[in-house]
Amino acid sequence: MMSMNSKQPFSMHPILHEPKYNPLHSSSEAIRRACLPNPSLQGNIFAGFDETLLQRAEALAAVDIVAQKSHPFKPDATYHTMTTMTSMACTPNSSSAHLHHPSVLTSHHHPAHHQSAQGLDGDLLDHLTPGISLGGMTGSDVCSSASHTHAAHMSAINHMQHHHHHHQQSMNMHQHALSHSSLGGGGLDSEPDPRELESFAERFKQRRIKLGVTQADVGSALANLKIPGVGCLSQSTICRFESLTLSHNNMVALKPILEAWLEEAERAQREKMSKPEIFNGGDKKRKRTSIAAPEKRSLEAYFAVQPRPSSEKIAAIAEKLDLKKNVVRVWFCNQRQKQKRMKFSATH
DNA sequence: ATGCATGAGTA
DNA sequence: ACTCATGCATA
Repeated sequence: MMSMNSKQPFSMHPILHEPKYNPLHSSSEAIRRACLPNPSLQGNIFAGFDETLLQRAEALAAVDIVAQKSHPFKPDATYHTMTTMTSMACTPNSSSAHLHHPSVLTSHHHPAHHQSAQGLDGDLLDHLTPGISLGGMTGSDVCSSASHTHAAHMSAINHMQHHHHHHQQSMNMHQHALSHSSLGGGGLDSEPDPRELESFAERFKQRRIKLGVTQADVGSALANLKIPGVGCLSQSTICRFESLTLSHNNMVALKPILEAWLEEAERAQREKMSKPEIFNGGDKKRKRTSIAAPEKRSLEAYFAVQPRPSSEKIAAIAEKLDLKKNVVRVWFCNQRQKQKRMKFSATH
């Protein structure tokens, strides 16, 4: 149980920048940025209406709460149960791959589009409602069984690794990167065509299920493909890929990888499908902060008014809602990311 | 399937 | 301090 630390000897590629994708879809970044360089406006607005806006937003949220349902308690709080300093490593199942790689796909932007965030009344609570289209779209999914039944499916891709992990407190490893696709005439990559991605995602899911492999299995199996710069991925990511709830860029980057896995898995299945292996182990957990519904509504109201609150603003909100500032900050970041996800973005 | 969080790379 | 890709934990 030494430390097989995270950073792998992998991160050495100078600077690959190749960020352009078809402007088929747009993102709100352009607008977002256009608004950034105008802090004075924000400042003035808040200087004069700060309280008003906050109160209005809160009042709205409050009304909404009553209208909907009442929560007897507020589970809230940030209970961090990371008692031990031994945190976890990569995935509970595989430890081998944590490649590190400067995200090549993190650069690029497309112009246009944005979300409407003005109507405090209906709009706000409306467009922020999660889970509807996401959860509903999958009529015949198999994700529910994503975390148990592995032994069975594993046979297909029998090289799945397990491991053990131990880490230092906040040591966390993430692997970023993956290759992106280039276009423009090269002929090596795929085109950032939303329709293509959409159909691929669906076919992928179907074939994956046919193989009897869970999303989690796919994630860990990716490391076995030995694709430079590609390690394992989590069930979350596979799930998001299948449901198109990733950024367009991310989808484009992941597609070739998952495609490669699919072929390999199907090949392996044909070749040999008789390998019973079982095992598995899991260990410690980490607690997740849970923001109570009332607070969440307030945050949504604030978000509608100002998606990018200043640090001070965040602090104020955090205090009013009795949440840690960092929690509020992260909430806003995640909220912004949500709006950029393929499914909800301008492309559709 | 999705909420809250981390971390690298940037601006 | 933010974005973006990802992940753990959880509903």
